[in-house]
Amino acid sequence: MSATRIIIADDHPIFRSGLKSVIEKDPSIMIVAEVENGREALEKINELTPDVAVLDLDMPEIDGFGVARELQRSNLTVRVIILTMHRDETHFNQAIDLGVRGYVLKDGAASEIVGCIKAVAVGKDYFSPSMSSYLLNRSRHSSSLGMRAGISDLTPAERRILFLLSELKTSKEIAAELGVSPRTIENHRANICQKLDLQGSHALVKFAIKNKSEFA
Amino acid sequence: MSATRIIIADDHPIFRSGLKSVIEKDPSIMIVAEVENGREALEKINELTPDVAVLDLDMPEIDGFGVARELQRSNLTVRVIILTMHRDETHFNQAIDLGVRGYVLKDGAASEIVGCIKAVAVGKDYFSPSMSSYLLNRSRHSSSLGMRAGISDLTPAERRILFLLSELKTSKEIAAELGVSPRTIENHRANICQKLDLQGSHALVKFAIKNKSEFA
DNA sequence: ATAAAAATAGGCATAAATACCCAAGTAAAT
DNA sequence: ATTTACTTGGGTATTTATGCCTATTTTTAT
Repeated sequence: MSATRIIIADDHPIFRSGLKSVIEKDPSIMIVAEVENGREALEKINELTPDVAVLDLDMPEIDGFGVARELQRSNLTVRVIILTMHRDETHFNQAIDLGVRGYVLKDGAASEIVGCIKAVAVGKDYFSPSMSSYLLNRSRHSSSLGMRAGISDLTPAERRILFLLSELKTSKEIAAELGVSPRTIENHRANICQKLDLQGSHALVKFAIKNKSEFA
Repeated sequence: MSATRIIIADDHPIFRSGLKSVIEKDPSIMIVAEVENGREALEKINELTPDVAVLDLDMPEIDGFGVARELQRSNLTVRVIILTMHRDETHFNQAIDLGVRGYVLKDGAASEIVGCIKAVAVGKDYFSPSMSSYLLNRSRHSSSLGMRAGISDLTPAERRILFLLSELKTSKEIAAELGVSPRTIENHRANICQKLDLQGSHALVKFAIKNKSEFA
């Protein structure tokens, strides 16, 4: 059996060379290209049709999600692995929704990414152990009756306000920035609180700060 | 001239092996140890007395700052380089205050860390270009007459309250936790606001969140 | 075309944070 | 011993955020 042909996309040169040296120890995997942004990744994938693409999420020009989205639309058969620092549920869920076959945390053992590539190459899925609990949440999410809302249930305006709140702006400031009445902002805040089941003093600001990374 | 002897401390295996492969290309540098937490770093530095220590900031057990602090207290001559993702002024300033000789961002070019090690080895300082603007701020800071008060001017009680505020607790909650009257907390807050020249809605909470890392 | 969802705005109440003021007891410094 | 700094507590007022309503306009979907 011939080696698995993969492409690596990550904008950190040092990390990339670490990844390379770790992967190259395994003779069953062959790195056919190494790029530092999403645009180059798409170009090389089109040109070289690798079996697997290992993508960072935070990349210039087009991020890992953007690449995965493009690949999903195309009729290419490349399997996508996300290799990232983001351990939060939102990023993970978004990745799954984009059809990725692997999700590995950057701070994991070196052997983990190699194991993931091998698994994905033979058609299996592979997710970092610390992410597996989110898989449970996903299935429960759609099946349970309680179905408490999440950030994804917010409207665009609500999300914009949540973002501005995470920057510690007041309703008045946000209203001025968006050119609407402060009362509008306050109503949006109230609606968000209801949707997210938040209550208590400054609960929304607290939420905005804690979950900043999920909508920034 | 003999090679520069260095130790590397970083908890990300893949990144560490990238760093290793990049550095090993330069024959004038020799990696004498490679560890994955601060405690091990201190042990190995004591044992092997390397010329330079390349430290990540986010590490288990003892972080990079903790290691730098210990080294500053000791009579060891090892020169410290911080290699981190944190590009904010607070982390940078804290590093400088701990006497580090180099501060390099992880997302920089691979050659940057090598250049930094070489510079520091011969007694020079080396800071990532994007950090250099903060150096200007520092010198202006200490020379200006205005000399507005900082966190260091706060009393123990005030600092404790600031810390609890950064965890988004209300005055009432803090009062309950410390077993005093809510009015006491409110007065402390007012005093802190005056000392730090803070004004406006929830200014103190905003400050507490933004500067959390400085007193956490 | 009609129904549903989203964005807009207001009234009214309570809780919390800021912004001033003042004072008493304690601890540390000299 | 006396000043100084710190901690503690209170009074009062304003601004901001939450909680719970109603209501109009605009956009979206079917």
